[in-house]
Amino acid sequence: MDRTVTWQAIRAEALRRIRAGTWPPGARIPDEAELATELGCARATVNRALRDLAEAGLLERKRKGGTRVPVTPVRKATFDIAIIRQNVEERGQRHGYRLIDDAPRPPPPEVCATLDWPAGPPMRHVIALHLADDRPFCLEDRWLNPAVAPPVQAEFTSVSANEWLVRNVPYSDGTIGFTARPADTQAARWLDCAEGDALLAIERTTRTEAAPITFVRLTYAPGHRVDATL
Amino acid sequence: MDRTVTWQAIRAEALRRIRAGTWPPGARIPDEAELATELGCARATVNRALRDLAEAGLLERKRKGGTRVPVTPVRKATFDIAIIRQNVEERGQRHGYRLIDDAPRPPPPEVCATLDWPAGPPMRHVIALHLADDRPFCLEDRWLNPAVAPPVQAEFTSVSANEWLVRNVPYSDGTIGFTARPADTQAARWLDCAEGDALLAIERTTRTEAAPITFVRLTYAPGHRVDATL
DNA sequence: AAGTGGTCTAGACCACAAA
DNA sequence: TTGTGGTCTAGACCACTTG
Repeated sequence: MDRTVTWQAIRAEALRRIRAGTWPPGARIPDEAELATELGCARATVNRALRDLAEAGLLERKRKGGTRVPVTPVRKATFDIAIIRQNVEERGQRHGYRLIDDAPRPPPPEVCATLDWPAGPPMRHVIALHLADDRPFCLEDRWLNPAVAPPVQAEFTSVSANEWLVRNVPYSDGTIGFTARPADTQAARWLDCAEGDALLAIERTTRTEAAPITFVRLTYAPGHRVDATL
Repeated sequence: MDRTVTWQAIRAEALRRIRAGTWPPGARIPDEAELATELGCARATVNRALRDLAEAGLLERKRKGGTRVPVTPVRKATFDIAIIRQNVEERGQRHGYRLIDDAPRPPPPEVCATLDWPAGPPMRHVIALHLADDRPFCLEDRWLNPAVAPPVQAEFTSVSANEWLVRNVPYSDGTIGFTARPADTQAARWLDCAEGDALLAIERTTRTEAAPITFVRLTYAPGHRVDATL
């Protein structure tokens, strides 16, 4: 009376063989049908397990080419993108928020280029500070398509643009990247550090098919760390 | 003559309904069996589609509780972790490598704590520079368990510790995090920048079940950007 | 031309969590 | 207790790629 074999068990066994060198780097491993027979389960179960390992970068699969252990694996790491208030509260701190500036301005060239926004017309430029237990946490510097978030509907005085967008224009596509930047005058002032201090910044671009939504740079207070999982 | 309905098509349709507000934030969506009937496919196909959206953070699923559109979705972003040489070559540049230092030293307390390494015995401390088209790209500052990579077997003079580990101790577990740091004297010297310049750093811890393998800080030259995808 | 992974189906049973 | 997602199975056909 065999217990059912789960795909997680198959994945664990495959991972064990990879780590043990039973399936060395560069080698082709048995095909799904063969493994299914050997391990006593359906091919679909093997497929699920190997597909999962392939998504993590631990295997490479190609039709007809079979499944191989990559010589130089490219692992995937993931991190969560929540609203800032959630980030703060997850740390067990109280989230505070303060709107610093909100005005229409023509965006700088690099923002225009990133968002496919013409050089002339203004966007809505919003600057706000997020606090954790009354200490500066993160400076939000955002350029918004005014058609998406008109000032009348979205004030950003008590709810941040970050949160307003997630609730009202959710599930859009975009890009995200990490950089380190020296604190400029404004960042130094609001994040309570010296000009030139090394700050971690996350830049996001968000858009729908038709139109750009927003470009935002989140500059974190000194020492901030963003963790990812493998 | 119905064409077969693919799980990608189901996912696209579900995403459309989420974005269109057909399934508004907070709402519970029809169960799998119902959707399968409505969309003309097997329940397994619906399951695959909705599971995929749930992994991306666009749906929340619970047994008996059904599937819901989260009010404040926590999206997942992923980025690739390749060896540094690959990173450089992907940018169309030539990778260069230079070993700066390699000596046994007792690690500083924070490294001991991260790796569960006792305070007394030395680890192998390796410092190396990676170049892109002969310009500084990234400084590798690494603490290694000497039992895992003994100097006799792994010289690191022409192959970086980064690459040696991926090839010889692959597929291990660990943590990874981003920070911004001011350039110290050493970083400034090798990365060709001024002391105090803001530099992006990636810190990784790697271990097997039994023993720590390595702690490494990769400090990138000024302006470096790490991109992730949603 | 043929081998291998990708996926769909229909049915079944199970595990978890809500009522 | 019961509804819902999680998963397994056996069989089938298809799509991509390599030989």
